[in-house]
Amino acid sequence: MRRFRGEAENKVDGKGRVSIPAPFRRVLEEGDPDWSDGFNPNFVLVYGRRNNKCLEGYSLKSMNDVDNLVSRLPRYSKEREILERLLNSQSIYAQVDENGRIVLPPKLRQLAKITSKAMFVGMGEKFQIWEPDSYQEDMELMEQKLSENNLEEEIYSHLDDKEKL
Amino acid sequence: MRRFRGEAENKVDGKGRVSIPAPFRRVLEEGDPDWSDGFNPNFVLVYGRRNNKCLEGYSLKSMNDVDNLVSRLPRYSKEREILERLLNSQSIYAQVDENGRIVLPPKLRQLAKITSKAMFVGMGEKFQIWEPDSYQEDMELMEQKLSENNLEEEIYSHLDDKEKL
DNA sequence: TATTTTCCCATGATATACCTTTGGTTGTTG
DNA sequence: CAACAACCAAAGGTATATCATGGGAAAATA
Repeated sequence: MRRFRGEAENKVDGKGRVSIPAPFRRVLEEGDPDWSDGFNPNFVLVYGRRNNKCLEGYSLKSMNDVDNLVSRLPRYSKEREILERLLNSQSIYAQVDENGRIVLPPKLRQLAKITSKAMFVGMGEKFQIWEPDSYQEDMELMEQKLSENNLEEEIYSHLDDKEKL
Repeated sequence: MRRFRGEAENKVDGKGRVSIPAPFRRVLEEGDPDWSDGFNPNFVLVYGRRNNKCLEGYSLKSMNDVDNLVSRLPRYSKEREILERLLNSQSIYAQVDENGRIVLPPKLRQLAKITSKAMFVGMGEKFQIWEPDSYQEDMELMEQKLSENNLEEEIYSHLDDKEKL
């Protein structure tokens, strides 16, 4: 299964339209069970995460994976109700149009402070949409934290697989 | 599984096209599950590592191994989100063309300061792409550090496998 | 009717596919 | 053993397709 990779900064026009980066579209197509050549994939936009600083896009398949994890929690448990609220009420279906664009509703643009440009960021099984300056800030903050305590090696150590084999 | 071995310096033309050394192509073919004779392998280029001084190429299989390790971390955990950002946003899919070349996007060339030549360096499960002079510098610095403290023997001692047997 | 939203078409820039040339190595044949 | 043919890797050029983006008409909504 292909993953969301790379970054792309695209323009947002007066009508709120943005191009989804072409490589991301390929992933969305692959992740939509109903998609077939010549048609436009559906996907899910979540806007309640990361303190509303960015939006997150999921292919239908990967959103389904997340939903299934929630479904494993005990019905009516506090945790499940909260997660269901966060993931379901704070998300919408979106459809890519003929030209590979979507319309970002005004509400979502306001939340992420997106005006004339949007930064698309590949995160593997999902992607994020940021206001470009906020993204750069977030990235620099992360890199700073990693370098100042020499955490880079530590973070990669989570990938050490000796105990799992 | 074949590994990336050796060095090769190839020209980069105005469009950013470079030939992938033929032996490296054999490894990429072997590491692409969808590859079959007569077709061109896909692979992954990572540009966020080693302080952006070089690019790194992974076969789909070995990148997949890394991705799977990340997927074992709890979804939405801080560690996982950081790793996904580092590994996914700072990488792209690339495809070898009919003639055994790839195009290096301008952004990646700038990061690694690559202009007219590129040095390909085998690193086993991955390979690196350097601006030739930067590579020589990096290599000399490493060798110098090793020799001035007589660390060569020490570094090889890490390969001691007695505890594993 | 005024305003927003959806659909459709147009365009310039860029990236991809295709074809050609060059040089080196191998190996075949007279 | 020399000459030639066949092959393959690297590198260069041109044509075609795709992508991001802009604008306008039609449809829907208020």
